[in-house]
Amino acid sequence: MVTDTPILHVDMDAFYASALLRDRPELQDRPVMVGGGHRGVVLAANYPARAYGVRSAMTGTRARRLCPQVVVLQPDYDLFTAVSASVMEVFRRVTPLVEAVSLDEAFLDVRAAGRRAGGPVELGEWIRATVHDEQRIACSVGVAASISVAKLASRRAKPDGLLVVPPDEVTAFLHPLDVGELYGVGDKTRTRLHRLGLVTVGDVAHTPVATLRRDLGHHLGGHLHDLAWGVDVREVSPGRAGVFGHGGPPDRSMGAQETFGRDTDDREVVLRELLRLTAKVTARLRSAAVAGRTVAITVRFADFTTITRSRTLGEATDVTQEVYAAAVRLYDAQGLQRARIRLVGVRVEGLVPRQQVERQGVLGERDRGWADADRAVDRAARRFGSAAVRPASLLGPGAGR
DNA sequence: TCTGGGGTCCTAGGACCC
DNA sequence: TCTGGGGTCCTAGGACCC
Repeated sequence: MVTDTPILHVDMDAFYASALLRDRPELQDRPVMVGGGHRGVVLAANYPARAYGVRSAMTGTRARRLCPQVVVLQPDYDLFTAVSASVMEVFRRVTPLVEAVSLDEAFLDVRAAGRRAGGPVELGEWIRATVHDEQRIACSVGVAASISVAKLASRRAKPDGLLVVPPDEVTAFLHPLDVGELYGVGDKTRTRLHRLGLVTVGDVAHTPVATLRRDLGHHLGGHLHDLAWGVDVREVSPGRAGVFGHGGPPDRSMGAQETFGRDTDDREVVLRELLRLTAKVTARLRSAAVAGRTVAITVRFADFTTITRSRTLGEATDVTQEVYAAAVRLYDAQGLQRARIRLVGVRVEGLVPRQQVERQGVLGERDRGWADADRAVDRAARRFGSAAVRPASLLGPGAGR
C-alpha cells in the first residue's frame, strides 16, 4: 500500500473499566473505577468518573473524595489478558506488523496490509467497528507517518474517535502541545522544561539541540528535539512485548514486589515476604525457561524513600533457594533493625535461555536437591494450582498438623 | 488509610584490563 | 616521578511508560 501515513496507534478507551463493564451494563453510565483499595492507586476510570476528576494512578482516597459515589471494581487480570488477546487478533487480520505496547494498545504498520478496503483511515475505522462489535469495547486510533505522532493523535482522538495527522500538518499539530505530552517527558522533566521557559513542544523545537543536551542529558536532549519536529525513525517491531509470547526478544528481567498491608520492622515478616516473592519469580523464570545472574532487592521505607541493592552471581540460576539466599544476604547487609518498611521486592536480571546455562553444566548440579525440589513444586502447581504449593516457612503456625 | 506493580533505559562512578 | 585512553562489567539511582 502506498500511503504517507502508514502507522496506526490503537488505544482502548478506559480498558480495564470497559472490560469489566461489559458484563455490568447497569453501571455503564455511573462513575466507575478499577482498583484503588487499601494503599492502592486507581488503575482505570471510566468517563463518567473522569468527569469528576478521577484519573488513573491517583490514590483511591483522593478519588473517593472527588467522587464519593464512585463504584469500585476489583481488577481481573485473567479477563484483561483474554480480552487483550482477542483485540490483538483483530489487529492481525489487518497486518502482521502489530507491536503490542501493553494489554490495551498497539502500533500497526499498514504498509504491508492486504487489500482489505482502502487506506489507513478505512482500516482504522474497520478496526474500531470490529473491536466494538466483537469485544464491546470502544477504542481510539491515531494515524500518522511515525510512531510518536500516531500515539499523540490517538490521545487527541479520545474517546471513541480517529484522528489523522498528515505529514504537512505535523508541526502545526505538535507545536502547540504542552511538552509533557511528548513520549519520555514525565512530571520531573516537564517541570524542569517549564522552569527553563520551555512550555510547548514548539518551544523545545526552537531551542538549540546543544542546549537541550546540556540541560537534559545527551540522549534525552537529542531525542526530545527530534520528537518536537516529528522526527522519529523507530519502526513498528512485532517482536516486542514478550509478555504476549509471540517469540519476541526475551525479557531482560523478571521481578515481583508487594506493599505490606501495614509497615513493618519485623525481620521475620520481611524474610517470609522475600521468600514468597522469590518463589513467584523463580517459578516464572522456570516456566519461561530462562535463568539470571543478578539478584536485586528493593526496599521502600515508610517515608517512601526506596533503595535497591543487587549482586551478580557466578552463574545464572532459576533455583528458588539460591535466589532467596542472595536476597537475604542483600537485605541483612543493610542493617535495617528499626526501619519501618513499606514494601520489598525481588528481581532477577541478566536473563539468558536456560539451555545456555545447562550446556555449561552448571544449573542443577550445584544444588541438585534444591533444583529437584523446585521441579516438584512446579509439577504440583500445574496439577493443583499454585496456591496449593508453597515453601514450608510460608505456612502458618499449626499447618500440616 | 496519600502515593501499585510490571517493566525498560539512561547516567555515572569505580574496578579492572589491555 | 607528574601520570593515556578505551572498553567492559558492576552497582545504585532515577526517570519513564502502561
